[in-house]
Amino acid sequence: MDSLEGEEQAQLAPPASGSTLCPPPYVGQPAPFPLPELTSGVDLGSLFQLLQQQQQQAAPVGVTEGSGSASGAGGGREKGKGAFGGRGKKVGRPRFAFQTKSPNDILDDGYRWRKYGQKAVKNSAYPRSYYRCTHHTCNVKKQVQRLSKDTGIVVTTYEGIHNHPCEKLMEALTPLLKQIQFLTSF
DNA sequence: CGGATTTGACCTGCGC
DNA sequence: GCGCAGGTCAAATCCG
Repeated sequence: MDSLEGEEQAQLAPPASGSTLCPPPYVGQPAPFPLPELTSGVDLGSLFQLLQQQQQQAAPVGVTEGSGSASGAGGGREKGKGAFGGRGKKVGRPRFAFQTKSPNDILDDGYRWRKYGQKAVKNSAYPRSYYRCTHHTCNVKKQVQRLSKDTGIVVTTYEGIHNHPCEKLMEALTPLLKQIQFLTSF
């Protein structure tokens, strides 16, 4: 239901330079947090990393995530406890919400995501997609939903913090690191 | 053949 | 207590 109204509050770091705060057209109801509007040209990978750093510095554990709320739903399914069920508890998982203006639902943020669900949501003509980071030790999830009011805007909600480096970033940095190592070996 | 996606079923929490 | 809405699982399917 009104999952984001009230207790559950996504944490939102200050917008990076260049992005602008915009009114909260959040799934047909007012969002309890400001959403920055980004354009498709924004480097989401670095922006997200910046947000992570700020989040880690600024926020003590357990800021978000009321004990029982939106993300507390689901998680059931005794049957399928094996893969994911061990950690039914979600403690203090920060959430970041972005609005992006893009024709694509999928944003290339540098991480690899596997889709695990899609659901039609109320007050929206478009379904919400659920993704999970494919990294084995990483439990980060994200939800992607296009606004029915403005179909050009995609709302992406990240939940959790990656505990591994961004693959694309590492890919890009590896040759540089090797060069640095080579040069510093003299 | 392995990994990613699709999709229907199931579970839980909340409001009435 | 019931029904609704949201979130997740897992089998089936698709694709490189």
